[in-house]
Amino acid sequence: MPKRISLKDIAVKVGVSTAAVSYVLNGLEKEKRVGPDVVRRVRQVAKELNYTPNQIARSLRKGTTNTIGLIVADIANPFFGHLARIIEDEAIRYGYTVIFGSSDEDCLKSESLLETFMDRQVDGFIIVPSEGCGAQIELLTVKKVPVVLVDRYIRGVETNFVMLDNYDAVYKSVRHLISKGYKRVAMVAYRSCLIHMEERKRGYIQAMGDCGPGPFSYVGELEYNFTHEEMEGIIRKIITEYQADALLFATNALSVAGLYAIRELQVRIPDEIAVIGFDGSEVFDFFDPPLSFIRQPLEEMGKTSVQILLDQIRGEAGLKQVILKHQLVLRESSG
Amino acid sequence: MPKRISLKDIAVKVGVSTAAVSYVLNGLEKEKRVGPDVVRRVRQVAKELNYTPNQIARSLRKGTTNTIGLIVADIANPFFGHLARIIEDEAIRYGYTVIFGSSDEDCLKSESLLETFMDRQVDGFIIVPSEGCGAQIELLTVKKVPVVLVDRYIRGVETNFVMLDNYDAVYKSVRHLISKGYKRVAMVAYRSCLIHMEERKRGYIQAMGDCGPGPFSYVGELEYNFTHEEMEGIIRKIITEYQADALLFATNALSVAGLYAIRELQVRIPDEIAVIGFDGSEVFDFFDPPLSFIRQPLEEMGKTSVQILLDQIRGEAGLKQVILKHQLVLRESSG
DNA sequence: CAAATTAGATTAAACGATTAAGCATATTTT
DNA sequence: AAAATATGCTTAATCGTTTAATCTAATTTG
Repeated sequence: MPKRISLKDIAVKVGVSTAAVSYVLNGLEKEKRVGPDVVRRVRQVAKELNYTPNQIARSLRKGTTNTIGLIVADIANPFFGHLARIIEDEAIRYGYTVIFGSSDEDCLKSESLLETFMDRQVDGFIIVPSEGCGAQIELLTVKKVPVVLVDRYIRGVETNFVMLDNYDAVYKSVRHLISKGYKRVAMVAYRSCLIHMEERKRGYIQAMGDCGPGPFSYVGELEYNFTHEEMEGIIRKIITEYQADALLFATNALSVAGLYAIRELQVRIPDEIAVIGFDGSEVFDFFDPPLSFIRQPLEEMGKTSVQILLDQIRGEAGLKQVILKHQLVLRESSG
Repeated sequence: MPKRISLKDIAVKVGVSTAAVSYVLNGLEKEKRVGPDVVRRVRQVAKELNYTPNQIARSLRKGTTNTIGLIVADIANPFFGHLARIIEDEAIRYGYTVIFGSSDEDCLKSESLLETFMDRQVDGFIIVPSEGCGAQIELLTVKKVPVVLVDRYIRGVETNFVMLDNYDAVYKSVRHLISKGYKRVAMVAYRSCLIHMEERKRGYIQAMGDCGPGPFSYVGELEYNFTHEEMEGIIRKIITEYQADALLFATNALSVAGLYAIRELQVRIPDEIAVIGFDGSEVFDFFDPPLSFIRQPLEEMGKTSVQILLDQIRGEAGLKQVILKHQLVLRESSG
């Protein structure tokens, strides 16, 4: 295994100290007064030997790794995959590398990932927080580790975050359905106390109260690891028992599973029930009929979270809490 | 910013050298003869101070980082996202962390990622190689850096790899269509010399030759960054000009875009044209009609590639080249 | 011309771990 | 009792950088 070229190799070949080499390669030749001749030769030899610095050594010395830890719920979920991609690109633009992990909405996994990443001295975190991980996040902020939460934040924990106007998004979507003449709008959501989910439910309840023609409202709730049968049970209940004429799903995954159940029950969209989903996907264009959905500005969400994180890493003080606007994309499924 | 606890802190508190502490915490107390009393106190203080080793320092000293570099085409693509997730889980099981990057099938980006990861001293790579990056991969193997290619390999470069039986998968799928009575089967693929794509095309051509009722065959080819218009042009050509009665897509992304075009042209599946896609997705279940597709054993692919990589990292010598079997999942779209 | 400044380098400590080698003291062996 | 071995630790080098502190010789200044 041919050894990597080190600063010392260059120093020896040029006949100077490693300090001089380091100065030159870090562009400090003026400030540190390295002679033009040495500068030239160092540069040349470095290129000849194809030198690139050992980032591990540099990290140890400087105490910074140029690495950010990304924790999402599941990288296989296209929503998070896409978000990860945007974050990756933005991070690379600034010379950062991303190490990632999936928490599965599981507080213990999330903690384990945090510890692993901390031991690897990441410079900061972008986290999609799971339920009950408030203490972990709090601990990070106490340790002054730069953190940005994305997609959701944790009540009572003062952190930077970037998220959607969830309440408003759902409120307006329900209002839209009602304005279209639908009267019994139901919702399917996760049984979760995470802020994004609660805000979505709150938006629904409020809209039904403000604009609904009657006192109807129903939110079917599922666990994160719900089964097809459970979803089918809820859909069946919504349609037959509650006789809903419109339905709003609280996430992408719920939309997918819910539509599957609706299809199995042979209920026609939007004639028998109108549907609006959360989070778009080009794939939804192929549903018959195409699905109306609430679009999140993913690009902005990812870029903003990286920007805020880098600002924090550079030492900026104040909290930054950003709420982004949704966009309601109307297709045939909502009549 | 409260400083991290180091070995030295423990050493000072217990009143011994850092060497002793290191031995204890690495379980070498027997071998290195550390007294039971010191062992006890070191353990206790370590727990008290909540010590975890600085992996950067350890990496520098040991020359290994317990990190693997993962390069996929695009983490936002569910196929790669899912693969990444499997690799992540398997890596974590063995104490490894994953840093990832997306190449966009672009050789230059891929090279830049490789260099970045090399500078970070990853212990090995799992790579979905792009076109024309043979030299890069070759260079890695020359440097004895452990590498496993996945999804595709590079002709002429002797590496470990894990991939699908692409030829066989397409051959059997086409044969299936023909046995169902379809006569003019067409294919849509990428214009790529990458082995997986070529094998898929070869399987198609061969099957049409062996089993086809006539001398017909047509492969429509697109660039990776194809537009909707280009796809529509090809679909239109296949249907009107070549009057195909069945169609096979070579990847997931092509299936999605192709089905979109078919829908826009108001061609009925499978009455006017039968369709088989590549790579499943639960989402395809919702297509009307549900899509038949060639399923890749993603789980096995991810796990195997990690296993092989770790074997290589541990110093195993021989080349490992694994070809996994596909599964043809039949739904309504293929008649 | 002596003193002060500047230019152009070097030295060596530091980051936080690992680990080969060494050094007392105590115990066992011949 | 001398030699050999065991026990329980410490010392110090090392990994590859960065960077504060020095040091020497040349140049400028008064």
